[in-house]
Amino acid sequence: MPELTKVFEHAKVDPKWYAYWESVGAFRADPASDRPPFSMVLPPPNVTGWLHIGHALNQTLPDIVARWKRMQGYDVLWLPGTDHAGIATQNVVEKHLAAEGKTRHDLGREAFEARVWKWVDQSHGTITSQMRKLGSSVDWSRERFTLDENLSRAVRRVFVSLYEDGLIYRGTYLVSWCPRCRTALSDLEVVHQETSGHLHHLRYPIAGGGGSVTVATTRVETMLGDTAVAVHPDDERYRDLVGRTVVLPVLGRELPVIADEFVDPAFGTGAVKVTPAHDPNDFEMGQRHGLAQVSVIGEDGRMTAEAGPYAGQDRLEAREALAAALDADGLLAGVTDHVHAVGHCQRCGTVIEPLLSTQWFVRIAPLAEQAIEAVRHDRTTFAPGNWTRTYEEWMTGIHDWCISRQLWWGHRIPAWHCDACGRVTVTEEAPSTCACGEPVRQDTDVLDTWFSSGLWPFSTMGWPAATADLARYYPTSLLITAHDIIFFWVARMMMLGIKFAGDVPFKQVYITSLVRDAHGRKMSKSKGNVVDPLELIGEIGADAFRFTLAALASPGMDISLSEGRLRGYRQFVNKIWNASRFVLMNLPEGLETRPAVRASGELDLIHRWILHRASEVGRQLQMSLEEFRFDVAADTLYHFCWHEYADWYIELVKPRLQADGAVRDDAVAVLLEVHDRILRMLHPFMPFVTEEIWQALPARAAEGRTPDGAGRTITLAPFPAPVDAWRADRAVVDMALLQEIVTAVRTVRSEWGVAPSRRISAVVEGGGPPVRELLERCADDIRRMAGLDSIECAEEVPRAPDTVRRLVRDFQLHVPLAGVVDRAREAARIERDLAKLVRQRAALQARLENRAFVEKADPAVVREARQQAADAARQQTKLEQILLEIGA
RNA sequence: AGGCGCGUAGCUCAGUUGGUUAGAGCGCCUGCUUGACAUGCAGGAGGUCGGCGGUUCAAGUCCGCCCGUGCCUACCA
Repeated sequence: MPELTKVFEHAKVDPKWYAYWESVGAFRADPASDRPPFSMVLPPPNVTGWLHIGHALNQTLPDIVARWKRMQGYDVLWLPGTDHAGIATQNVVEKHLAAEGKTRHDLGREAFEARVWKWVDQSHGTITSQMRKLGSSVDWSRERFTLDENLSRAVRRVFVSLYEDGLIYRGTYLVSWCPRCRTALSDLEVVHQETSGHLHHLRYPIAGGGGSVTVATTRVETMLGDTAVAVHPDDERYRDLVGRTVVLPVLGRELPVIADEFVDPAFGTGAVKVTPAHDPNDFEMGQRHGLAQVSVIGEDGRMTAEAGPYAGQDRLEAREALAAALDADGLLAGVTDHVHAVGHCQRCGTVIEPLLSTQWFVRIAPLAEQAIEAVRHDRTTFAPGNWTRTYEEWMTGIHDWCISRQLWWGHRIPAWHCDACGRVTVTEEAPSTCACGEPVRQDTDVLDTWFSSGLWPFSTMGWPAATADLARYYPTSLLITAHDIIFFWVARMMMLGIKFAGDVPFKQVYITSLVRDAHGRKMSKSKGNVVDPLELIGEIGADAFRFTLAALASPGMDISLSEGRLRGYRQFVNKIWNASRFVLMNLPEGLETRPAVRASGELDLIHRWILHRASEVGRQLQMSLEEFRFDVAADTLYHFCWHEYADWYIELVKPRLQADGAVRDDAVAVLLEVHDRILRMLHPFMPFVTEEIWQALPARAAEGRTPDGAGRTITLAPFPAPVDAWRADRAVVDMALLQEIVTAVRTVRSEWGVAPSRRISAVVEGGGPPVRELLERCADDIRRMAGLDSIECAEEVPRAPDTVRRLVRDFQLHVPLAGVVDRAREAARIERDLAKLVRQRAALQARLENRAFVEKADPAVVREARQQAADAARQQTKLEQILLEIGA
């Protein structure tokens, strides 16, 4: 047996086992297997750097499931990979360039792409190494990257197919534009923030004299692009104005006054300036009324030539300047404070500008319809269930999806333009010429990253080819991901999976919470409260880190990474380690095979009890994991391992291990059996420490064979199922009594400050045959646990003044403590117990005297209350008797 | 403006279909070099379950309102 340190050294142990698992192919899925399949895809992390704590959660939870299912005998595919993350990665690399004083334009597209690839290599290396440290049991042989050749082919196939179905179109519409990234964005990539701004009230003179109309705007600079003023058709105030024109200040353009139901007469002045090229509502109004679209802000966020004297100015500078100029001309009727939601670029934070732009779009409604239906018919279910509604609501009100990005990093759009005839050719492979015979050039745009991520569950399995993996593992069994990407990712996978892979991408979706810091604040680099998972793993080990995440992962509750919990679970791992050391140190020499356990009925109470409990815990674990109650599962294990197995069973088994013959054989057999089960139950949560110990334990040859048959691993050992033959309800009852007696003695010792070295004795008075029998059988155990010289039973114990008496259920425990007992203090103690009992009894009495309770409550509940009232009455009598006999 | 959460011990969180005396970890107090573990052992203190009202024999749990707090969705100039 190797020398075992007192403290578990995760840094030495963990890497060894991960390398071993990989080398024996423990995580490899096998489409040829006759075991049932269970499949998941890993939400591919962005190659923008390294994994953060949220990723750690979203790997730990599925890893627990993957390891659990694998141990249950499933052929598990957990497919890993990374996402090229178009805009995010491009931004990261651009930042690096900026630090060198360069822009991507200085490099040119090709050199820039090469530079990004270099970064991707590095980031990918970091991420995969983090995953190994975390213990993620993914099938590395199937690792994918969204820009892989086959995944890119899938992207082209899907694009062409949607185009041919009329579900992708190109057109000039108002899109959300980031002037810093210089690209269009989808609605989802625009983050709205409440901002306090100003509402400027502007006077537009009525053409031909007769006063002015006042309109209000938060974006004064857009007035230069106004092409109308609108009022509500029923608005009496402006009835005469409709059809006339007003004069746009600064530029002098005449604008028609139109009537449109969109206008809210109650808001502002009831008259609204219309800027079709810079506002989504105005755009639509423009369409309805055939208004001109005048773009006054360009792609760089500066005013265009259409802005006249303001051309070339930054949009925000122009806003100030224009407001001042209008004010000087007496055309600013007033400025009021106004809080509104301003869109910002999700990736760089720049204020989004709605711009008129030619882009590619996905006509989303027909796809969404199918995706909604699938969830309505439970082909895919969400857990926790309330996310179903979030999904449906978003899906129902969905807008077309702008998928083209003016970036250099991503899947190039498979469309070729002909300058000669203007034709656009959309095909998977580059055409040599246009149909008209002239040369073509490929569209310079790339696709939204989520377009390729949306194909992830099937593109990674080889689609569009009909592979064995697709046939076996698609649809996947489960997806675990955080709620912040339900729309971005889950929804898109649903739509595209149904459309192209012929079925929903996953049968179940478990939505996790977000991880916050110890005080519930969102982690962010600017706040400086981001926690690097590697740092934590370095401190407490992957096992403790994972266990903490699992224990804190209560559904619907964001996770606060509390130091106390982290430390507590590190200590738990150490507890397991030391319990294991104990087991290993107490095994007979040369024991290589785990011996069989005799029939439970033939064993001592403690063995029967722990076998029963171990079986029950397996059952509870099973139920918790099936409901994704990782927290409950972790709690169950923690309590069982520490407060039942270690605190009681191990303590009780110690003397038996020093004995001979059958006593020792039973002790060894049961201890090993239970310890082995504990390791296997813990393994999905703490893979490393459990493997380390399991490998050192005597084994059964058939368990945990590696695929090549040469070695063993707990990763492939069977997950403990409940054992009916171990059921021992009576042992549970007896053990509870034993524990109560022991605790009562310990409490007395503590209350009276009896030194641990001082041996004392105890006598039980009353209690009847069952108690007497238990005491006889377990006298040694009780003595040992309570630090007693002797424990005896008697019908009647002579009263002695220096004896402390405690009520345990309905019998009395007498503990003679010569020289320490103070009668007054003891009497006070009994009085406290008595008072409490009287309160309880009164409450029970009151309930039972309530006729409504007796008549309406469940008879079992009434019976129980009666029983309790009777017990309380008996106990009260006895306590009163004790008090009387103390006579203090 | 809608939607979804959350509010339980000093801190971070559990609490199953309503049913005795509301649990855990950390922290705190007392005592312990008990040969697996001081990252330990034993004992203990600490909660009017955010507030008000309702349903019920019975409410931390169900319903309504309010307060506080977080998130998501949304084209109000």
